[in-house]
Amino acid sequence: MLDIRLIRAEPEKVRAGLEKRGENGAVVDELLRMDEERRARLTELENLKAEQNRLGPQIAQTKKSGGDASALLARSTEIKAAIREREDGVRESDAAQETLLLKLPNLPQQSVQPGGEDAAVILRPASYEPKPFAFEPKPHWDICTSLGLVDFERGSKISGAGFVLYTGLGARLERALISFMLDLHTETHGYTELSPPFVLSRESITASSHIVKFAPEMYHDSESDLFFVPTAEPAIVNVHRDEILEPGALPIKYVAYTPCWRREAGAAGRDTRGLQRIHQFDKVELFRYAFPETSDEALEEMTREGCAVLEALGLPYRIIKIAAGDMSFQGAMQYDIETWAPGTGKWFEVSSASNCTDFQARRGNIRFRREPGAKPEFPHLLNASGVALPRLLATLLETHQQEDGTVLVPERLRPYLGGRERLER
RNA sequence: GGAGAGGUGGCUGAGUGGUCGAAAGCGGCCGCCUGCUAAGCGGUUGUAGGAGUUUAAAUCCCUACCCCGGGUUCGAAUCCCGGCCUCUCCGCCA
Repeated sequence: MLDIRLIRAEPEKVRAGLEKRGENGAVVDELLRMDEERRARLTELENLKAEQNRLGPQIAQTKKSGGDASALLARSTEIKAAIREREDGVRESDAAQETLLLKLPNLPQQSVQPGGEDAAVILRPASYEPKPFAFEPKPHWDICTSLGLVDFERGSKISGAGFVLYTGLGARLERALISFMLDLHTETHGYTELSPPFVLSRESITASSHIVKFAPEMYHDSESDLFFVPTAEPAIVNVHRDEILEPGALPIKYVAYTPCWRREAGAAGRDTRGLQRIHQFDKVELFRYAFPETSDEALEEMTREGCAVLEALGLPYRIIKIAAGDMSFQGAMQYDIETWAPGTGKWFEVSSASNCTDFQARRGNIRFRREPGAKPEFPHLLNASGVALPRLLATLLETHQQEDGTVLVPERLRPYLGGRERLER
């Protein structure tokens, strides 16, 4: 959520930021107008309350000393009615403003280029160029089937299209990758591991602002009004909701594995072959609560930490700097990491790293103190996949497949697969 | 799922209709004292919104907040209703 005071103080800056994302900047004027009216109403109401508060002790004293309080009581009754009336007005103003503010995405940072998907900038590290194959590499769905790693048909039988059943070594490979990544991030990158609930309350999903744009994507249990996590991010945002973090607490680094459920409402039929886009997938998520002044660095680090997974597994990747109009709702700056799937012949997005600045912190009322007694400030919240699994598993199989149909296991992963050097039937 | 108890400031914990933003203690901060990893003494100590002042900040002023939301009342931490959460017992269960 954007700060109404920022909008008040620097409307042009906000307007420019929104327009950079391709949003209509005119909302700024509407907000300013609404805000002015809201404050006028609020002041009027508060003045009435002040008078009523002054009347209270007078009435008590008059009554105690046996005097006639009827005039005071009459006035107080009058004020009571006036307060009731104006309270509705203020409530209305508050709600209208909040509704509008909730719909506004975060402002892009200075360094983010304007434009949409076409304006993405590709940063390609030379040492991780895709390697040529001496034979025709197979797509992962063929490898999965021939090695018995994934049973696509039975997955659909159990839960419908877009759900998969990992079997045997496939299930173990999934588990191995999760463990490997969690260990890497906790032991090498200094993250604290969390295992949060996989369903979230409406309150939580609102604080993380996923409710706004993500709602149609989320599976939802209407009986208990709980949402299946679409990513661990909203769960971790809410860990410190409504808290003031004490001096020394920052930076906080959390890593969590969760399954992720997405209806993929708008994307049915697109890139659905194999493991590219499924309704339930596993993901290891990196998350940081950072000092505002160092959050840019933190984003760079987190992106590198995502890449470290791919490097350790010998997978080619590239980093995409996302343009303003293509960023996630809460992001102010975003990198995507893509890894090459030689069999499918495509780059797969396996990570998205965002600096959400103070956008989520404000919404979730998460603050920190620099020094004991210092004024609370909003930390910057960042998230990065580290990384998403089914696509990782897919590119791993496609990249390390051999001409004989087996798949070579990267050395770093072998301890997690009982020492296996090779996946074979 | 059934029965009971309870949710007060960073923590412990008093407070059952007005003088309560809330006693007391602990902790924190500031100062004094003291030569010893301490104790003592004094003071201070929440958050948010708004108005106004100001170059700006601080101070000052108003409002709100004693789990959340309604209600009763001239007036609610205190009474009533609903919700959420915690604890205990029973039931059920991985």
